[in-house]
Parts: sequence; C-alpha cells; structure tokens
Amino acid sequence: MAEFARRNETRYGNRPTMKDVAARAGVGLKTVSRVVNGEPGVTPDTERRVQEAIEALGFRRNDSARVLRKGRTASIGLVLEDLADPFYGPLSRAVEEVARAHGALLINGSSAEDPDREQELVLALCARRVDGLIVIPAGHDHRYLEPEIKAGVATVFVDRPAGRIDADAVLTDSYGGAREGVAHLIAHGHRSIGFIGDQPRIHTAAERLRGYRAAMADAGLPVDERWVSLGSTDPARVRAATEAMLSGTEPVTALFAGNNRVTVTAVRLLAGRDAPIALVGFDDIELADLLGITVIAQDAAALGRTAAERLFRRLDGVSEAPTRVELTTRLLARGSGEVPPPGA
Amino acid sequence: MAEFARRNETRYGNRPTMKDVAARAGVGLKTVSRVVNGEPGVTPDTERRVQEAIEALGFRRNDSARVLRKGRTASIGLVLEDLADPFYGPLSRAVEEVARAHGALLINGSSAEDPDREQELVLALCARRVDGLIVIPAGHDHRYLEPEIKAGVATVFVDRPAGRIDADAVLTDSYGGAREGVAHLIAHGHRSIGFIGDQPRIHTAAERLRGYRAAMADAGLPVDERWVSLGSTDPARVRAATEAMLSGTEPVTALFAGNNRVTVTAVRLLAGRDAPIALVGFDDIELADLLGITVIAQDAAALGRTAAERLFRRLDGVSEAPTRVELTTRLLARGSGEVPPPGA
DNA sequence: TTGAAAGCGCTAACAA
DNA sequence: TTGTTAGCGCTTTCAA
Repeated sequence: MAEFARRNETRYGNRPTMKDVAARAGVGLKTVSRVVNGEPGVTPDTERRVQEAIEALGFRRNDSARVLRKGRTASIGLVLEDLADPFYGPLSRAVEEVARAHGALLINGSSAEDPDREQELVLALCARRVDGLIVIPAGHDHRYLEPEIKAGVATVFVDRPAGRIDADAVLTDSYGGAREGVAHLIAHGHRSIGFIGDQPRIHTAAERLRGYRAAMADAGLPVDERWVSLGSTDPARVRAATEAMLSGTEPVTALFAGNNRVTVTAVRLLAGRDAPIALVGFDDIELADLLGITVIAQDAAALGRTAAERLFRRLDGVSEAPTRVELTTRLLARGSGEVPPPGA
Repeated sequence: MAEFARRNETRYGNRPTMKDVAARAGVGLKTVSRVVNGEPGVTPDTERRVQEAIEALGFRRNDSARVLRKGRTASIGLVLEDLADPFYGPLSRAVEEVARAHGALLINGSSAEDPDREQELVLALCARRVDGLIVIPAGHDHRYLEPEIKAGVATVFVDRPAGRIDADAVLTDSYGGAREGVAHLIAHGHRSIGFIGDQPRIHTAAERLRGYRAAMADAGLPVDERWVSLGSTDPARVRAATEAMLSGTEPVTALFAGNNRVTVTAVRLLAGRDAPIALVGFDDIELADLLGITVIAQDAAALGRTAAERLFRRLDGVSEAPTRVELTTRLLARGSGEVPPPGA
C-alpha cells in the first residue's frame, strides 16, 4: 500500500495496477495476470486470494497497456458524414452489432462532408491503432491511406467508393435506383422531369444523375438542362431550384429528389401548392408512408452490416483482391410518384 | 533497417517506430519525439532529416504507447440506448462536436435498453481508460461505477438520472412537458384522455405519466385506469393499447403519446380512422409539421452539448457537487392537438 | 503451479 | 541542441 499511495496521484486518478494487486495478495505479478485473464494454472486458493485483492483495491485491467503489448486494440473506427443524419443511424448501429459480435468497440466521428476533416479523423484513428476502418468518404483522394493499409489497417469504404486507391467498397446501386424511379415517372406519363441532387462531386449524387439521364434517354426524352440542379442540400438552395423548375415557360410536371434531405424540402414546398406535382425521392423517410411519398428505398443497415462483415473477414486473415458490392434498391409506390401530369 | 525487418511481422502489421526513424535519420530517439510532437529545440536541418525519415518509412506515432505513458486517452465514451433511434443522432453529434473541440475522440455503443449490456459497455470503456463517460442509463443501479468515478472517470448521465449514486445529470423536463401537453388537450375541451407510454421502469416514461396525472388533477378530471397504458414501444403493443382505449363503452377523445415511437404508431393508426382523435406526442419527429402533429419538442442536441460541456469542465479540474440540470420543452401546436372532442 | 525479467513504443527527467 | 535512461502497466518468455 505504501508504494501504491506514493505513486503519481494524477495518472489515471491513481488506479491500482496488477503490481499493487500482487503485493496485496502476496503473489507474483504474472499470477495476477493469469487470474485476470482466466488463464489456467492457478490453484483455487491462490485465485481466491487474488480475487479478494482485486475487489479490495477496485482493480480494473488497463487495456491501454494490454493493447500496447498485444498489438491489437479490439476496436474499429467508423468515419461518416454526419452522425445526426437519420440515414447513418441504422448504418452505425449495424456496424456496432457486428463489431460487438467480434468483441470490438466502435470509435466514430463525422467528417461533415469535409475531406480535410475526414483525413484528420482517419489518421487519428490509425494513430490509435484501430484494427480496421469503415469510411464513408468525403474526399476523392485516399492515397494518404496507402501506408496505413499496407501496414495492415483493414479498410472498407461504404456508400461511396475510395478515390485513387483500390479498396473494398459496399455501395447502393444509385444509378439503377434513380433510373428505376425516373422510369416510373415516365411510365405515369411525365415527359418533363426535374432532377434535384446533392453536390456533383459526391459519388452517389453523380450516379443518381446518371440514372436520371439514362431513364430519359431510354424513353427517347430530351433533357432540358434547366431541369437539372445539383448543389448543397441546404433547404434554401433546394427551394430556389425547385421553384425555378416549376415556373417559367416550360415547367416540369414531376420531380426526382436526389436524397432524403432534398425530398423533405421538396415535400414541404409542394405541400403549399394547389396543382399536384409528381415526386419520387431517393431514400426512405420516416412517416413518408403516411404522406404518400413514393421513394427509392435503400437498406442502410444492410450497407453497414455488409461492410462490417467484410472488414472482420479481412481481419480474420482472408486476403483477396478488393471487391465492390452493390446493394439493390426498392421502389415503394405510395402515391406521389403516381400522379399523372396535368391534362393527361 | 535490419532490426526493423527482423521484428515480429504481425504486430501492428510491423509498423516503424520512433526508434526506426531515429536510426534512419541518424539522430536520437528523443529528437524524433520532439519533431513528431512539434516541440521546440530542434535545428531546422535536423528536423528536415527526421521528417524525411518519417516520410520514407511511413511512420505514424503509436498513440497507444503515448496514452500509456501520459495517462490520458483523449477519448470519451458515450453509452446510449440505440444509435439507430433518430432521437440519439443529434445528441451524439452534439457530444462529438464538443469532444472534437477538446481534441478528444468518441467511443460509443448501444445498451439496447439492457442494464447488463450497459454495465458491460461502461466497464469496457473504463478498462480502455476513457477520460470521461456520458451515459444514457438503461439500468437503475450504478453503484458498479463508484470505484471508477472515485478513480477519476468523470461521468455525466443524460436523459435519465443515475440510480443509487450521486452523479451529474442533464435531463429534459419530462414532467413539465407532459403536463403542458395534456393541459393543452384539456384546454381544447377534452375530458377523457389516454396516455400511452414506454415501460414504467424508464425514468422519462414515469415522469411523463406523472405529468399527465398532474394535468388531469389540475383540471379536476378523474383518470380511468383503462386510459393509461405503459409498456414496450413495439408497434403491435402500442396499436393494441390504442385500439382498446378508442373502443369500449367510454372511449377517449384524445391521446397523449409518451415518446417518438409511440407517436409514429399512433399516427399510423389514427390515419386509418374517420372520426378524428386529438393527439399530442412527446418528442418532435421529422415531417411531423406536414402531418400536422402537435408535439412537445425537446432539444436532443442541447442535451448532448450540455452534458459534454459539463463533462469537460470536470475534466478540466472543476470539482463541485454533482448537479442536475433540466432543459425545458416547447409545445408545437400543429393541428392534431387542437381537434375538439366530438360534439363540442 | 509460480514468478522474474524483458520489452511493447512512447514521454519525462535529466545529463551532456 | 541533443541524447540517455527509466518507466507507464501489461504480456511473453523462460526458468524455478
């Protein structure tokens, strides 16, 4: 106890160590380690004495030291765009469940769609020596990760592919989903359809636009460039873009919303109008069923689960070439996408 | 390089250490440490040589070792009920922002409303020596945390108070919010009002029920016990409870929903009926404005921010008695809560 | 069955 | 300005 009390009072609030437990129980350090880790080769009597010392001192193993010695942290990092976005909740939760099944903890952070912040976060996680990394990338150049991946940090990209490196990716088929959604509007008689999406540098936004153009081309319909608007999903921007498409000499009769935030703003705006405008949105939203909003739904939880499973397979030593998986979407027709154009 | 190559190939995937960098740059270990940490007292020329070696080797400081030596992990743990619940998204994000401002990372996990899992998670975080802990408790006995708190792990409880220990708590005024919501229904002429809440062992559920009873008592209205239903927020359970209250000899004319999940189910059910039933829900929901749902809104982000700020104040050495903070709610009247009873 | 010694990669303290 | 030594708390190795 003398030594215990003498030690630096500030470090870890002065917690007892295995050495303290050993001294109190009158055994060697290694015996304490054996008991704490449930290793065999300790007589019941010795074990009891050690347990008593542990209880009395309030000892808890310092995993920082353990990690340093063992070289594995039993933790994985998850970098996403915004923890507060409802799309990422189920995704995070799914990753967490898989991590938990493998005895690993989750460290996570938001990049706020800023490539520098993404890199900063990723490298901080690498410095912590997370065993693996799941990244929803904000940036487009991930060469900064090359030394880390080479050094053994398993990495899986989700929702968007990595840029300029070859890495595992688990994506949603944005192109196919958007194409199906726009085709659905065309099938209901629309010929002038607006597309309002996220910033074009975001992979999913670009893919969805490509799907829109493909559907229009499939039907032999021309695309007036005033019908396409990409940019921030800030409500003011989306509102302005939508209003522009709905007015003017050749207004659109239908809208395709590129993601959940755009859909929400579009629905708010359309709710204040008399003439119905058809709407299909990418991503499902809570209560969208009650509002009758037709959407292209993607499975965020499956995205997270698939990515985490891939990650742990890599951590278990499976080494194969990086793969890209694309999950399919589902069209949920609820009314807003089945409104015919005026006069049809 | 020889030594570098000789070392255990599996540990951290064999990453270079400061010692390797020092050898390559032809300097001492401490000089590398100085450069890596931006400490003064290194000539520009030496620094350049060290930087080159760092680049060439792909060195990244091992924060596990740093943590062990410094005694601070610069990370905090967040234990909540379910990462996927939209209520916790903004809360987590707010905690993350505060942590980031203090240079700390966030490790988080879901208790799934299971006290054992909560304890397991919390103790795992303590073993990692997180500097602090933010907990949305599932259990009601937190004496297991006493040795940890005594050892210096700052802890703040959020949304619900700790059980059987004295600790900081940041809560929403559930009692006051529910009381106001029910009073609002009474003010619109309702006399028989149903309350459908979460399991009574959850603090917020009990407080909201207390608020309901207080509002009824304030107005001199009796409470028929068939009007009160607490239990799981599983849609089937909520649906059955709601239907029971709406049928029978003395049906209620208004409902108070105890949380966001109950509200969603209630709205779905009421949408399928002809006779309008008044509804006020606790917690706001996305798109509730468009559906005209009147709610008692709480500020999840403020909850997280306040708790995190309190935590870091403690980590900065402020030591005062544990406090309890209660944030107020806001009634958002949107229509569903202003429906009069039939015949009024 | 038990324990002593070495060392994981870093930082603090001190010396040159 | 630079380097050497000790040691953070644990696990590994090897000897008793």
